[in-house]
Amino acid sequence: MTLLVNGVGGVIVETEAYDREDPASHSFSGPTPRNAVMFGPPGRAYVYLSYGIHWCLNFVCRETGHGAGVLLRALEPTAGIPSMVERRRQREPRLLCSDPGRLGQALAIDHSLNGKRLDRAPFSLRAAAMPVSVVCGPRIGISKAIDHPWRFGLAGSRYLSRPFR
DNA sequence: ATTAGGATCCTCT
DNA sequence: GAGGATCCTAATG
Repeated sequence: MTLLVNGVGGVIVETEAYDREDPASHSFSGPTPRNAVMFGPPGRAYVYLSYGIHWCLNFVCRETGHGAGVLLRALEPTAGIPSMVERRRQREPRLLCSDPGRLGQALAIDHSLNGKRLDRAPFSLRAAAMPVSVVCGPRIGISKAIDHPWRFGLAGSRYLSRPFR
């Protein structure tokens, strides 16, 4: 899909899944103030601050109350590139949206978007015109459930945060 | 190509 | 009080 936030974004090329019975998931230990949105209705944004520095964007998935989400890890930038360059102070296309923190900065994600519907402004989502090939592998940067192959990438994309093996 | 350290702060125990 | 779904820079092999 193509994801835009206030007209800025691109093609989603990398994600990770997090589920309720998943020790690496924020929802693993049940609802808390931070993860409350994960337990709400699907189709909303779950935004959290990573390492005190980076705002990361997730899509809430599955049914209300389940506590699942998909972390957006990388986009191929296609829209609003000048805005991204300014926000990131970085012109190299591969360094604009390839990693969760970079993506958040390039799209100006912050806590004000937490809980917002993904089918309304400022979000815009458009499905790909044709089916695509997806590869999977272990998730990145976690210490539990490290063998679950729940990282997904667009096959052959040059905009992945890291290659798949 | 790989490693190490720092920045920075919220969340939950 | 500890630790994190990270990124950047600098130093080393």
